[in-house]
Amino acid sequence: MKILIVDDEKDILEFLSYNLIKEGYTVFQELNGLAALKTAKKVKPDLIILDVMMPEMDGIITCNELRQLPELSNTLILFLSARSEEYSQIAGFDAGADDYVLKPIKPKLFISRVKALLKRKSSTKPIQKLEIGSITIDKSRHTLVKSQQEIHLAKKEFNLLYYLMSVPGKVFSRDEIISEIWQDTFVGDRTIDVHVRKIREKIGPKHIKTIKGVGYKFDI
Amino acid sequence: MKILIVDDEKDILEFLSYNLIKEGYTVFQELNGLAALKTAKKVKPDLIILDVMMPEMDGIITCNELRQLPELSNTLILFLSARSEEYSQIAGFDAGADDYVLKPIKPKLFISRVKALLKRKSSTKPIQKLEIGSITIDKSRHTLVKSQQEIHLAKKEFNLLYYLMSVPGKVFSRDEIISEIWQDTFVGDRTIDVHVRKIREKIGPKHIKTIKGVGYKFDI
DNA sequence: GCCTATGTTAATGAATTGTTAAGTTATCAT
DNA sequence: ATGATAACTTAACAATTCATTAACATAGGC
Repeated sequence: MKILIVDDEKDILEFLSYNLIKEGYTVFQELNGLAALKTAKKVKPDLIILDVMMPEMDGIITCNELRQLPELSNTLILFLSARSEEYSQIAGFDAGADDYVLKPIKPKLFISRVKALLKRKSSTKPIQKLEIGSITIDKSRHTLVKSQQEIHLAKKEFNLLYYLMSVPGKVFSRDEIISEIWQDTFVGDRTIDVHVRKIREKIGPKHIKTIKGVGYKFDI
Repeated sequence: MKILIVDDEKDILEFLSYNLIKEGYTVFQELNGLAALKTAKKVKPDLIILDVMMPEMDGIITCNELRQLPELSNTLILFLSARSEEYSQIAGFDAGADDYVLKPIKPKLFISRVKALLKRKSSTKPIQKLEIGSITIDKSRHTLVKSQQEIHLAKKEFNLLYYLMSVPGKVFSRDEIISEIWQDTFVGDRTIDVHVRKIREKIGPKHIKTIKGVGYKFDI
């Protein structure tokens, strides 16, 4: 479990890190929102702990930015704030926070909150890993493994294959696929085919089957 | 209708079983999540009733695991929880629950909830899979299996056969067939015959019978 | 045996999907 | 910022599969 802590006060960074590392978490630190964004993109932490009060880019703005990143859809955000900053309670949850801890921080309470958050995450979010035949696809890691070989898929390719694999054997119509992968942006007729072609190129031609006039399906 | 009840308290198992059996359901019982998974795989129940609070593998985790099993995609899940466990309301639906009942359980209310759930299931999910004799046809997968052998049918052939198989033994007139498969596009006299011929070529000649002057029917 | 309904076959062309390359946009490291 | 690289989309064209038709053959009821 990876945790990123963002606070402009080094003391607090150290204090929290010490307690979290003791619990076995992998901890990353950043002193400001901008650096936090970069690091978050890179390491994809399970939890980000954000101080509300920071110079320049405060916690709430940072949180908003973080929530824009699709690769962090699985990441929890916990706010730290001084007891006085009342309004941030509301603003924080508005910005997409998952929990809230008030300073001064009591280590035991804090750790139990973190644990509860992460536990809730692992139990409420479905396991995003599908193993079908020799192929394993893992959404949280964005990896595709076929017979011990890791294969790189671009984002659209990955999402498309994951969608088809989510119900192996089921035929997905082109309309279903478009509304899932492209939501409401309109794309040309051949776009799906091109992506399918690229996936077939990478995982072999026999897994994605075309049912003419009906759609595509994933089979072992 | 098969129902699997999972609760670590034997009293509740007995109590619920008694009431459900009285209504004519076939009931299976398990005392913990792991056993429930096994049983669910085996019996493929229509409904699983899960207690949220259970030692080791709680209802929510069990639910998550159950939702990974493709063979249970058609199974409903109903949670039981004590009134106090507030957060599970949210977590439960997140995990893929279909309904929620609070303890203490009132038999009449409970039975009516179960009935409503199962009714909703049978009315909203049309059965897309027909098994007749050695032949299985599955609309969502667009597959036809005859004695373990998958046979490819083109769209029109598939729709025609599916239509005939929807009521085995019933004779469908040519008019009925045309209005079902071709809606309001007009086609020539021999079109149906050609499709029937192709289907017979693929599944053997004896399943689709011609009733001269009346129509066609599917028989084992 | 005749007449009509149905079966068979192969050819046509329409519809759908596959392929490729090129243009555009996004992303990343320097 | 800048250029390099990868990702995404599009459009034109090729290939494939399907559906339909028409012409002729066969069968069943009267």
